[in-house]
Amino acid sequence: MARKKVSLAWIANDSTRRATFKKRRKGLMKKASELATLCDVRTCVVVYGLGEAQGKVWPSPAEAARVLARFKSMPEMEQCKKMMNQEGFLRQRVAKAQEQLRKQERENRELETTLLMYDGLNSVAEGVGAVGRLRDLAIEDATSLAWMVEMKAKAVQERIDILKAQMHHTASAAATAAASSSHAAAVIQQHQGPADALVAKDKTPLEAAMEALQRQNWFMEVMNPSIDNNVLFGSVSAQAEEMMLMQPYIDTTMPWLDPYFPLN
Amino acid sequence: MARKKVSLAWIANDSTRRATFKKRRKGLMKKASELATLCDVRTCVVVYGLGEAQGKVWPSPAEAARVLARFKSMPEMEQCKKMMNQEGFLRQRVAKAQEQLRKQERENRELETTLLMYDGLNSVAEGVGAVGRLRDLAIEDATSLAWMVEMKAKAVQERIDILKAQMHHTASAAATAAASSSHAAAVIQQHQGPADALVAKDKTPLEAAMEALQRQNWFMEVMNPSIDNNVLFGSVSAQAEEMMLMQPYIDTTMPWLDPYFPLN
DNA sequence: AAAGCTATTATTAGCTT
DNA sequence: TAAGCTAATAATAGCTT
Repeated sequence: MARKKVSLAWIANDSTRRATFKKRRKGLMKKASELATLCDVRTCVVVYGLGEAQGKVWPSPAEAARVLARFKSMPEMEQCKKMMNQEGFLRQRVAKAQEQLRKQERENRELETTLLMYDGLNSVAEGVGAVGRLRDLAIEDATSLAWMVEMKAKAVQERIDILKAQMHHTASAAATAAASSSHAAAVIQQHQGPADALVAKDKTPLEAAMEALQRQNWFMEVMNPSIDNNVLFGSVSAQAEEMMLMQPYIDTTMPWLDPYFPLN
Repeated sequence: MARKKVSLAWIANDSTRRATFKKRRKGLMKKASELATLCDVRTCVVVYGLGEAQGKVWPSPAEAARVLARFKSMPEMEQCKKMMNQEGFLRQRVAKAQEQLRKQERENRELETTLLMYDGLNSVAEGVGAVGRLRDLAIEDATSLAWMVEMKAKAVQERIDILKAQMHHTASAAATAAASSSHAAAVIQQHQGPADALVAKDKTPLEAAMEALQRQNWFMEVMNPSIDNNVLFGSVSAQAEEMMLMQPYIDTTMPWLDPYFPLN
């Protein structure tokens, strides 16, 4: 654990292995000692090493024997439940590494998708056909993008609903209520007039949201989804599976991801 | 080992102790596993914990029993030699801490003395009576200062001797030889003329060195004494002992530390 | 209680002496 | 070979969830 990340495998070099052995056995014994002191538990450690005729034991051979005897007196099944052997450790290690990998991949995916969304929004803002930019996307990226935009749109819609409800419940002027309700509400009101304009029926919620997003960056503050997206983000190999996964997103909710859907 | 340095004592708080126990037992087992993998040695660890009816063992109860049996088959004396118990650990720990303390105290002493020396030199340079400044020194500080100045003076004298020998062995001009012999030599030559002037018999080597030091700071580069000074720097309690320790420094080598010795 | 996070402390790999 | 030194990695104490 120093100067270089050590790979957990047998150390081939003789003197290096000897040095590591001495250092680490000492460290192990110290850890056992600390555990016993801090938690007042019965512990023993025995290490036989590198051609030594006899091992080193902690805290004493007699205590170790007592501890061991106590353990051996348990039924075999009970022993196995708590037993942690080399294989168990490796399995645990692999599982943990895989979990970390999944986590990282998910995060990367999310960041990439965010970038995609910004790019798409810029296209619209610059008058460039969004279809042209989006056409080159891999199907997985498109799916992720669709998912993310939908989530953002949903968040915006929810905010709008809350805002509407608040305005209807307030007897005084709508503008005053909206301005004082929250930061996000204030921003919307400032740039787009009364919130009712956002939900006019000639625009879908998504379209309204996209327009709003084009003008500002405050939407990242609106929400932090943290929804489990294992299925959506898992890599897909077969075309059939792709279509099945895509189905609910393309056909029912997001027609604008269809290349033939008229965006402009 | 985090957020706060933990004191190695039994943890009174129940939930804290339980949490620490679980974390540290896991860590201990991992260390044992790594030791076995890295060095291919036979090892076993058993920990009984916190009201659990049975302990956790690594790598397996059977192996642990074998390892333990092997250990118990040794003669008692041999076992004890390699045995590391709680007391042994604590002794080791205390010894190490004391060693570090001694080291640190020595270093502090050296730094303080260096400051004293600078101060004394400045007094001389400013025309203030050095005796006035030095009179307030504790006897221990005076001793340290005397020792340090003597060491520095010796270093300077040795350099001068080397330089002299080189000059005498060179047939060409002494100045040329001195200038090319070393950095320190070059500095001396530049500021004081031919090195012979330094050892003129009307100045003691110490006086000559002090004068040189007053003009420059290069002397720290001359040498790194690293001489064992346990005796000199140890705190002294009895007056008689003090005098005995001081004797060789005040009476034979360093008359200038005597308050009645005429420095100016 | 258990699992997860990170600011800190502890351990140690590769060197140097 | 062994002992000591750092720059790095690993473990984990005190929190939060």
